[in-house]
Amino acid sequence: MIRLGLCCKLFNEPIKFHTTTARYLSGLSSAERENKISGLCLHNAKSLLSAIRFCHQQKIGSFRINSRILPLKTHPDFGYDIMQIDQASEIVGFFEQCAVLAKQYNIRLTFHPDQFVLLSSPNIEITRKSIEELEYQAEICELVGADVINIHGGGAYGNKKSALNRVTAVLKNLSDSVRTRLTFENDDRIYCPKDLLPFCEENDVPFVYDVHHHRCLEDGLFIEEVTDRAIKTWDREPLFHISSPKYGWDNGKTNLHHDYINFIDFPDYWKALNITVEIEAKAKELAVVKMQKYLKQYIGV
DNA sequence: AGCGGTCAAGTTGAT
DNA sequence: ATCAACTTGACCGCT
Repeated sequence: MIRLGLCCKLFNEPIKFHTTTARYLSGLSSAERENKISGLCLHNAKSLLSAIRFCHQQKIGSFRINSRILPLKTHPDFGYDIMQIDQASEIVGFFEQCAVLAKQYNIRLTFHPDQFVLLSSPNIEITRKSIEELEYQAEICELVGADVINIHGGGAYGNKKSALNRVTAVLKNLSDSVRTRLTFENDDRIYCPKDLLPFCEENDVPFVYDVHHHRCLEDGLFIEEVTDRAIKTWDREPLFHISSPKYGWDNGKTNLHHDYINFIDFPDYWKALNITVEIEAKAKELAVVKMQKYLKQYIGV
């Protein structure tokens, strides 16, 4: 059984997540600021509940939560504690409803921190801020029952091996809440499966296999081989990613994502597995539904 | 309602 | 030197 995942937002459905900027907040009074943030967080918590209901209706088995669900939560000037917000109890209440519904409907929830969150940097300040961001996302994971916080290897800094050694050292300092959810994904420019699989195997961290990135950054390993080894790094349902190139495979920029998934890009080898596959496509739920229909010929998705 | 300028953050490679 | 790309363009303020 394959569980397909929707990423962050919806294309056609009137379910929106709102955000703001530090620049805008800087022009507000302290009271206005708190009011603005509180309203956004409450709206986003409600939207997440709506998104979970929508996924259930559409038989979509997984939803990735946008990192900005609590806007500017870890910003150095405008960051805040969720419990200090005006409508904290309401917001937390909605998150707890999300947890109940997601469990009842068997919808897996995940996070994917953005490119600024990396544990390989030689700059300890960057590492510190990254950990802070991971802790924030883990806090919401606890509330809503999400089980994955997935990041990339980050930069190479001239030596991928020593960069990954820095990550290994950082792993020991993470809270259980982060450590039990943290996963690493191969990217399309620096860290291929051949780099990350040994790291994940040695450090007991699940490996998120993005087959599109693997096709953009080949390393000599076959899809079947990487798939098997990736699955072994998981103590729960493995998580994979798929997307298709916007302009095809022979037209320059293969890393740009298409509106939909080209069916031939979905590995045959995956079709008999019990895995979650997050659909990274611009048309969002439309792409997930389309893929569902395609896979139904093979298996009961 | 529509549009242009703007937005916290790191790193890399293309131009 | 600048910029786009990355998991996601959205938001504000002006016309």
